[in-house]
Amino acid sequence: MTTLTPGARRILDVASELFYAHGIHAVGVDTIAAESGVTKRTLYDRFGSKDELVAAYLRARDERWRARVTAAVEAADDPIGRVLAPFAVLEEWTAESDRGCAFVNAFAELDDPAHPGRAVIADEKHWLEELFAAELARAGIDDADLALHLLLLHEGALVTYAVAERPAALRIAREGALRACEQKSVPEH
Amino acid sequence: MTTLTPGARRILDVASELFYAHGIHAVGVDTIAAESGVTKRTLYDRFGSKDELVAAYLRARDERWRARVTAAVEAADDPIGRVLAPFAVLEEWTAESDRGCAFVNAFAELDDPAHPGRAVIADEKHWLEELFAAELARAGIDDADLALHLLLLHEGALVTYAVAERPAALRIAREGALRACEQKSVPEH
DNA sequence: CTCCGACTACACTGGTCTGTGAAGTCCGAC
DNA sequence: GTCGGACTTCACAGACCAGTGTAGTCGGAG
Repeated sequence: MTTLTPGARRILDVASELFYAHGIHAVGVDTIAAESGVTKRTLYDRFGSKDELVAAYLRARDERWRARVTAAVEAADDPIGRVLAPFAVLEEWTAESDRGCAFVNAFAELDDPAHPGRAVIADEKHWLEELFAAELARAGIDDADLALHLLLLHEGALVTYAVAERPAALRIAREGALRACEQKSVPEH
Repeated sequence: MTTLTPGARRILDVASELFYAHGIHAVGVDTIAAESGVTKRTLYDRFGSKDELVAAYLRARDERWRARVTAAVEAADDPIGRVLAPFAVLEEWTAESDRGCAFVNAFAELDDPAHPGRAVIADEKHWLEELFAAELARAGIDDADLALHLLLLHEGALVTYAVAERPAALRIAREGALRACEQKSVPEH
């Protein structure tokens, strides 16, 4: 990734925290600049516009999250453990936060499909579906729909956990994902 | 429901459309008043504050959606059809809109748990889970976790459809829900 | 010694935000 | 015929919005 100047790094860190905690439209650039110990001039010199800062926020978050998921996949012992690793990450991650999925939340605020952040959001979901597909193939499970089914359980768990305040959603999703994999790996008829 | 004055009715209709299409923070009360052919004075006389208008928007939307789901449940022929009716509504509904779930979107923007809209949001999800539970019981399926599992598939399909732009998510969710019900209604071991 | 890039300081534009105050019109019910 | 509720008009407050212009500081690399 492109190396950031110290000021830009701080701006991005502060923006990430505030955008996630309060929403994108609810946080002004003045606040971000002040909180970063930087002038607004610097913010605009580094990022060009608020929209681009938002896109940079989403890219940075996506990068961190992919690294975490990838590490969990690699750390798993068996092929099924690898497939289900994102669900384990989800359970760790929800313990730290109750504001839901940053990408879903950003989608809610970015109504213009041409906004530079929208591509990052869609990519994040597609990457996870492809990761499921790749790990299912590796586990010898061949089902064209299963990767999407797992994505759906994952996203459903995240939104249900946060929005409906149902912590049990995480367990149900993991168990459901495991059952779906077992069903496909050992067909009975 | 409380009867609204003609002005209030128009304000609520306009607010519903604009809040859903562009987000809550992105739409100002001036715009809503102007678009409703009403003065801002009237808006504040009827709703008291923007936060209360937001809550009224969510309540109205919740009411319409429950009516639609309830009608679909009642129209279904068999017990399993009743359980899966919300998935049929989802497929109809997504054909009309690509901005995702209004309640999830509102959650993204309402960071204060004490906001009057937050209770409406959580209730909407709980109501659906309870509907699933009631219809599962009626179908003679006894599984403590299945209602939540179905909620999860439902929410996952909605977010995946909109955010990831994966229309197939709707079919996968319906099929997954059906399979989960069959598995529980006819246990093999 | 000079140039460049990171950054500061700060005023300023033009617009939008939620919310209020005061005065007045119109209409139907009692 | 008067009273109340729905609604209008419009000015106003005070904060906040994204974004720019100008001028200048500082340190390191060539």
